[in-house]
Amino acid sequence: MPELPEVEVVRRGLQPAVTNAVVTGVEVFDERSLRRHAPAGGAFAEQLVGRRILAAVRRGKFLWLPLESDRALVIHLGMSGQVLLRNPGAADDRMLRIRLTLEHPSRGELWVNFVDQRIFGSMAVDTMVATSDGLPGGYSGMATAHAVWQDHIPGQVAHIARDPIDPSFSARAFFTALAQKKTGIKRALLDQNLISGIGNIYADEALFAARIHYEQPAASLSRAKATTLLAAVRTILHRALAEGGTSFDAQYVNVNGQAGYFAHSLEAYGRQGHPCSRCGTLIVREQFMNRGSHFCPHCQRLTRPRPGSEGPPR
DNA sequence: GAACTATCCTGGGTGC
DNA sequence: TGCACCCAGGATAGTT
Repeated sequence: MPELPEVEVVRRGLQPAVTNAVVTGVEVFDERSLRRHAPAGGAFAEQLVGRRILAAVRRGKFLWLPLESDRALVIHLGMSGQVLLRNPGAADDRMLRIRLTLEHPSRGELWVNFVDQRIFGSMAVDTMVATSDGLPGGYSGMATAHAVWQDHIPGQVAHIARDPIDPSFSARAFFTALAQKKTGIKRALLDQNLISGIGNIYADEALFAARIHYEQPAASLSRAKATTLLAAVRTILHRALAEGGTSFDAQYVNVNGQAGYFAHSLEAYGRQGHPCSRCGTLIVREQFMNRGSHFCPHCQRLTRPRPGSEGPPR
């Protein structure tokens, strides 16, 4: 399931291939993959053909390609989306939903195939808006030359919080928001308006690393515990990124169709019935938010705040 | 307004 | 072998 590390791997693969390339063709094989495209802004293909792509940018699980206009091609992989680079004439990938044909100044013609089994992902062309804080809209890997697109963000992504490996991410703002959440900590981690890029897998892994029960009320965490959790989130995301992301099956691959290796490093997710690496207690899987939650019932205990100790982290 | 739930969607796995 | 059913989960609209 593509979460932040998997999307970043895709972004890194796309960047050299699409930057400065011009879109010369668009083929939509399944209109459902345009669910997030607002037709009022114009037909999908019409807004792309003839436009030059300026970069590949990511915030959380959203990826976008700023165009030489006031718009961007927004890509969300959903659960099973893949962006694959192919040579023109290559056999169609299974579940191919959309194909872009690009002309790159040095690489020549190239196909960008959007493949999606479950059609939870999408492509859309959206208008760019200025970021509310004036800071870069997302991570592009380009720290130097300032361009207009850098402090802009697609309108449909503007409500998404910054992700924890974004240099502009504010830990203080995150702790403050957490302290006001009456919900469980895992639900808070999955709330993309609070902190982005974390999905079910990395939420379980971070909570395991920080020894926090998934239903622990977010507001009950001390500042020290919240700091530990944020550090665990960052460590796990960086490790997953270094290992090319998490692949269980063919549902996640990079732009060249290669799988990541982080699935071998998982300590909690998908390990129900296996012993905890710390204490040997069997990892448990419980139903949570229409999905699974994996944890060690010994290391990750639900604790009640002591009288007088509850309240926002200080 | 916040918290929570249902819905979208389909290939693969399992059981009969 | 073939069929029916269940499972996975990100984003968001709808409900409480």
